[in-house]
Amino acid sequence: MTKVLIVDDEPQILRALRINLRARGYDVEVVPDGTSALKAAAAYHPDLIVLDLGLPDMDGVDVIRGVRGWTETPIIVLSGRAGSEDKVEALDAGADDYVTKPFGVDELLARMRAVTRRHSSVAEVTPIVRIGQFSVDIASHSVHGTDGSEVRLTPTEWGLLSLLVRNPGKLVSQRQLLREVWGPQYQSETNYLRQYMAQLRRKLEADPARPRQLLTEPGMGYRFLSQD
Amino acid sequence: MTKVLIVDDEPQILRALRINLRARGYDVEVVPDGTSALKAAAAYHPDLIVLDLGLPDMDGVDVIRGVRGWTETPIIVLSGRAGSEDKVEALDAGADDYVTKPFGVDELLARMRAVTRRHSSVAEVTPIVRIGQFSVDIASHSVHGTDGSEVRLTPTEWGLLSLLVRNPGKLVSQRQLLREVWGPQYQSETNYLRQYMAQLRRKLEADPARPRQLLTEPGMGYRFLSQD
DNA sequence: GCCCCTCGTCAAGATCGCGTCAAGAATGCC
DNA sequence: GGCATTCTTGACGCGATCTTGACGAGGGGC
Repeated sequence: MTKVLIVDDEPQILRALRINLRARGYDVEVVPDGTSALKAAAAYHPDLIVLDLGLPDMDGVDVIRGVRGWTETPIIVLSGRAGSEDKVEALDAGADDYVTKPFGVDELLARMRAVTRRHSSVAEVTPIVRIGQFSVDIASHSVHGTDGSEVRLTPTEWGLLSLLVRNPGKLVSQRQLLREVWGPQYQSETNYLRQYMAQLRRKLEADPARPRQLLTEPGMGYRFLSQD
Repeated sequence: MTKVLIVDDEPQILRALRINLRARGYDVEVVPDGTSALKAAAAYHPDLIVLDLGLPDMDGVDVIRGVRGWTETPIIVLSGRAGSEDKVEALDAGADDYVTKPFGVDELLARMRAVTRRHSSVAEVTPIVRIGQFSVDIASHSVHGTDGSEVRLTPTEWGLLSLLVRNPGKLVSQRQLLREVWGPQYQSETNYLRQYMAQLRRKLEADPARPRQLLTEPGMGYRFLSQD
């Protein structure tokens, strides 16, 4: 049974989530603030954490950092503000995905499934992933088509693709992509991302204009969706 | 032939080991202190290191750390002290096995066989590969043409080729090639790679200007592609 | 409904990395 | 000591890659 830790200070949200998730077969634990969230994460070892950024006692981003200090447990962030600044910050701190309030329970459930699937599949090395009709072999740094043809990627293209593929299902922020592929001083050169994501889609996606696996999350970042 | 580097400051032990190991068919190099051990490890690329912990110039454990910084070459530690404290420390630093002085040569030889077997069983699956019209025998260090002619490779050429061949289909980064063939301080001398890859292609590829098996991955490294 | 921001796309120029040639320095062999 | 082999180092042209700028389309906020 999947264990979920919910961190939120609004009683009605807690109540709604607890009922809905229990009905779906989740094992649910709820806490109202950051301090008890960190404690509960350590004591309860949840498989997934749903975290509201607006907590009474501490900044939600610091809760993420505290959890990430010792575990990779997936974290889905809830945010009341539609403004993207804090959400980007949360993703950079290590959150896996985010949902803006007000949200439909179905949406949250879908993201929970996506994120837990990603986490369980990471354990099994995932040396080869499929994009469209191509297989990407992370270990040997090569991409082959089903017909045996070979796709050549430049170093930058490869850096970008491998970062996304190593985090399947996770929304990776623009900042993190730029930081890890180009370096810390390039964190605002979003045009690089547009340029190279377009190149990757041209080389890998069946219909580059309508990407199915190399997805854009407007204002946030990019996401690789594994097909299965 | 297995190359062994022996690090010890006692002349009689050095002498005994050199004679015994040479008689058993090992290629033996000896050095008397930690500084020259690190140098020799980089220059000589032994298949195995036998290291006395009591050295005149530096702590033996630091020698282990120095070697482990850039290679997985197996290390067997010799120590006069039977106490387990330094033994644990040495193993933690990356030593593979441990022999307490005084020891029988037979015991050391047994441990050497065990350790090299464990280490080589990983890669020693492809003893003979074909490049163009030549067959490369990794085990016996020789290259023959289909017509029986023999191709001579220099030590450096051989080091480069064997590293690539032991990773068939995999991209080997420039840094790794430089580190394992020339040593850790050469990691940015990419012109060496250009030089020697050209020489290998001249000697082995049918059309050196259009290599089919010794491939360049621009900006990243080189790759050996086995033919079939 | 209008405006602004972000994304996808295209097209250039600048830069980098590779292959190649060549020559001096080190090393080992006779 | 002399010779041959091997290793090191430098330079150069060319092509691929990266960088940079500009423009239209679409979506969300006001």
